[in-house]
Amino acid sequence: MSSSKLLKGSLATIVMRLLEEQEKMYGYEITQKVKELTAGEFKITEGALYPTLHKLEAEGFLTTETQKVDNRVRKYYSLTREGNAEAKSKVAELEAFLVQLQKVLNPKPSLG
Amino acid sequence: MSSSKLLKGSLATIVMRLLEEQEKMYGYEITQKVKELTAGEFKITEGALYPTLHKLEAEGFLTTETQKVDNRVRKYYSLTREGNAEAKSKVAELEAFLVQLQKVLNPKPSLG
DNA sequence: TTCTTATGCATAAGAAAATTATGTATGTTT
DNA sequence: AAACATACATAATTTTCTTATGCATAAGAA
Repeated sequence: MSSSKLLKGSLATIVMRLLEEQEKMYGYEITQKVKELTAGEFKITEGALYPTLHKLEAEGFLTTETQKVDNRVRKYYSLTREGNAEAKSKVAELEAFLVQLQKVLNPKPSLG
Repeated sequence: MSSSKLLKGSLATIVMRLLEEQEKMYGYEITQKVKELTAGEFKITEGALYPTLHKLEAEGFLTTETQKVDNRVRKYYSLTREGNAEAKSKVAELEAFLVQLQKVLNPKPSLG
């Protein structure tokens, strides 16, 4: 992600969240989708994305199938059943984290 | 931070945000304040905090003064003038980041 | 009175997760 | 022909944590 070094550790969650929305996606497509959703603010680098995808696959959360389109190979990723559960879990964890973070960034002024 | 490995990269921002609210704080106090604000959800470890404080000081964003209280030394940190500007900048950057992150986590369903 | 917990600082080794650089290959646009 | 886009992948390095360790004082529990 180029938008600074923020949120290291959330890339896997982002990927799985996108795969909840869309049955199957390939790596390059993911980078473009994130770029599109954030109006160019997040730029996922391949050096971060591919190792993440490989790890999630190794953990059994994603499966792959390759397709050849216009003579170029695309490797499509989909959530497995466990991946689906993990996606919900990771997203919930991230959202809970964001709630707490807001409390630190915008603490309620003490009453009285 | 113990609440998982999320949000690496935001600790410096959190520290500076707290110092915007409170003139001067010492390390241990910062860990307790964050714990308090997040109802125990974030636990900042010393191994993360002290190097961060030292780095911010080296960069000229924080100054220190030590005080002895009950025979124990406290090292108080305060924002410098540049630190004040940097704090605003870092917080704004993090908040902008969170806005974009929300767009990825909760994309608006396509119309039509 | 001894052990544990709390307060308070600090550093070092290791792990996790990025960035940056590089490599291969094809297709499209200038 | 050169540049840019599509599409994958890996390696070296950097950043930023976690975990472990160390020192020291104070307070509370056993």
